[in-house]
Amino acid sequence: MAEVEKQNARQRILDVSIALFSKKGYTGVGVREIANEANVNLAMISYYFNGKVGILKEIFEYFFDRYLPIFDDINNAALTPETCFRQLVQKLIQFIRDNTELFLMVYNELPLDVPEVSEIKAKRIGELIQKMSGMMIRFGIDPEDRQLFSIVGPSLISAILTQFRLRPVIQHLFQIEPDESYYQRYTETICSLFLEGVSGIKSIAI
Amino acid sequence: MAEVEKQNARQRILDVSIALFSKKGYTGVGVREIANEANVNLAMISYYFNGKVGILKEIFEYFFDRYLPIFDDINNAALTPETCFRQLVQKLIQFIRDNTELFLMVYNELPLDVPEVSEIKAKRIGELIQKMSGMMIRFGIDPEDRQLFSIVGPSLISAILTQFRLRPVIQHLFQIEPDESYYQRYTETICSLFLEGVSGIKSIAI
Amino acid sequence: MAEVEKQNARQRILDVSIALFSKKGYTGVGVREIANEANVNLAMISYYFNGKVGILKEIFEYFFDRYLPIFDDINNAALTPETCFRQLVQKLIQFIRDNTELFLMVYNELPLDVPEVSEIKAKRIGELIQKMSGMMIRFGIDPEDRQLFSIVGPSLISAILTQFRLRPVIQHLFQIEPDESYYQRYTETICSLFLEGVSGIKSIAI
Amino acid sequence: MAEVEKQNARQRILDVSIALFSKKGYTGVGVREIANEANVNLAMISYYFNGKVGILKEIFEYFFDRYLPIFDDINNAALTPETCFRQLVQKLIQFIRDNTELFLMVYNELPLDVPEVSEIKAKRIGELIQKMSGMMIRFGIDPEDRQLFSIVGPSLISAILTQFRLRPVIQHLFQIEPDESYYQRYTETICSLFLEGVSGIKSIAI
DNA sequence: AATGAATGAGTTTTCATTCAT
DNA sequence: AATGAATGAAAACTCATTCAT
Repeated sequence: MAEVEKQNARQRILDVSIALFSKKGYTGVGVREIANEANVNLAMISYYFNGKVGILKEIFEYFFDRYLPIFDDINNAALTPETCFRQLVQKLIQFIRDNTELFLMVYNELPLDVPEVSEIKAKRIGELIQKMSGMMIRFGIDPEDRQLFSIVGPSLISAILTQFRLRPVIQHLFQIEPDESYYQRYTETICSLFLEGVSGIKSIAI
Repeated sequence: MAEVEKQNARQRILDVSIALFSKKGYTGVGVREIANEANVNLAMISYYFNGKVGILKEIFEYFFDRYLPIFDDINNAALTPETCFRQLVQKLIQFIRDNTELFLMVYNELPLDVPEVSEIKAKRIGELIQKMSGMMIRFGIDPEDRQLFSIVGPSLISAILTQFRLRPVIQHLFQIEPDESYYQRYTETICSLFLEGVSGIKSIAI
Repeated sequence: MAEVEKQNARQRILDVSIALFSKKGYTGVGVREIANEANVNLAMISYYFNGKVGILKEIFEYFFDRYLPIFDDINNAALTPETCFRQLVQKLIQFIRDNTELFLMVYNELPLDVPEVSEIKAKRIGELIQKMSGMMIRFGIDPEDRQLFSIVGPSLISAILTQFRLRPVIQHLFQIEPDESYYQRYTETICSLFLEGVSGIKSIAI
Repeated sequence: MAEVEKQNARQRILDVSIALFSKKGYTGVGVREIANEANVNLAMISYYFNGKVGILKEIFEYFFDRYLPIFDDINNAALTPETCFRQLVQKLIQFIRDNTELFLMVYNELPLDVPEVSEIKAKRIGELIQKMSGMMIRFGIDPEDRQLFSIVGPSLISAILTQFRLRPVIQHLFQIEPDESYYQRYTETICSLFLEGVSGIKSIAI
């Protein structure tokens, strides 16, 4: 009845699920909890998604549908590899900022065994690797060097993500409150780290 | 009755739990499953651990008891920072190789909300940060620069871990079978990446 | 939209229900399943039949409306009892062939407890017995000999029906594919069995 | 606690299930109902039988384990076929009297589609047919005459069973109260019907 | 130390039905 | 006539835990 409530029920279930899954994990959340939080009748979950696992499937698809396009136009030949890289990092951070819970949830569920979604995961990660190989080449990394290939990309992602993953801990321990300038410097730090190594990073006492 | 079965039941429960938790997550595993796999009567779990969450607590303590000491003697002033760093990476990789499932499990459960263990997590992570600050300083990173501090360390860990986390996917997609030489090169790659950036990495077509 | 689809929805619901009930039993079929198979909106079932049990009622009435008349003119005094009997068996087999699923379904649901239809069942079975008593008398069976009366009639029906009831099993085990000549011989066999006993049956190796 | 309650819980579940299934059909009975009637905790059903369908499986096995042996020693060469037949009918009626609900239930569920038990059904019915072929031969029925073979046996069973199947209806309509002498005459009637046909039956006005 | 049985609250899923449009 | 959404109750099943032995 409240205005924010009145997106359709289906979407509310998805939103609530993402939030809860990211905090407690897929198996740690019950459908009752989802239905309550989403102000939706319990049976609607089966009605719309054919059960709890249907929500997970849909979230995965939804995620990759929005995530993969980020890697589509990162190989602008007119720009230096460094510039391309910086643009990519910027886009990634922006995407994660806009979809923090979604991203965390997918990242956390990715290695877990839920048979019904393993096919989706395999297919989409294959696509992702395909898209990344172009940029790798520009950095002189041979995609056939599979070990190297499988280190740099995932490392970048998880390096960026770590900050969001540990947000509660970090905020509590360091009293950091992220604002726009925080993320600007964050982007620079990540770029420096990957382009020049730790020694390239400029420390700024806050 | 079989010889290998006859480590004590308590340890078998822990081992099986670590394996299962790492694959399905803590909430995704039931005590019955654990008892079956460990060839132990169901009631023994409560008997030894006071319930399921007791296993989790014990695993966390067990993990940090072995993990934190790695960071104890990494500040040998007689060595260059680079050498220290390389030694640390080597130790970390060795530890993860020796305790892959344990490490993955802890890493995955870390950001999830299980109230009964949140205190343990907070305390132990505090200890970890304490230990890391020394090495940071030697690299010219001001521990008071909290953002930077909170990026580099976790990034390193997750960069290393990514390879293990995505093991099933990576093995399937790249047909990599890790052996001793694989991990040697793996160590070098990670070190180069963090010390000199992507451009420092030497590609080797396999 | 397809031509065969365009009998009215009401009839489609009935047809589909008979087919499903005969395979899974009344309680084993859900209204959703019926609605899907009949290409009808779920709510139409309540609209037309006042709920699931309404379908069952209607099917029972529909069945007896067509089944009972078979027994109306089986007492032609100009014919021998044997001829009358043979004619009856022929008619019954024909009816069952034409309405196999309907007959099986009713036969199976008959002894089951569905309170809402028990009245219908009692009333109609009473009518049936009434109609059968005439033929019995002609065979020298006293309708007052209630035990005998209650054996012969039902035995005949179930003897005939068994073949249809076990159709899947029989077809699988004996590789019998029923055609017109099959049913002709089938009729003769049943008649011989009831008129002369097992010894009267002429075996034909196939 | 009561004396009759104190057979073990497992058996009580089976007994209650048979009684309920025979009245309402397998799909018409809920596990809650079973648990209540058997004075057993709901979870015990999964504990002992792995779910509702496990009860059905066990009942089928239990039934055939006791039913099939009836057909083991019906081919005593020292006796006439008629005597053999009479003995068989007697045994069958006795078995059905002793296990009325069990028999009715199995008979009713036999043609219904419950995928989890279809294999059991096929296997056991195969065994039954095997056992019956001996007796058939003695009556001059060629087991290769598959149509005939598939009529006489099942007809006999269902002819006998009909009386039990329609017990409630028959009792209500005919005021028959079955006692020992009733079943004696019942046996004779069935035998006469199958050995000599309707005309061989001696009517007795009651 | 170990077991099998039992418990009760919890899980997900399905049910037949109803409603506003 | 017809629809898609919604409902609440009940379905089957699983959960972690406990207890008497």
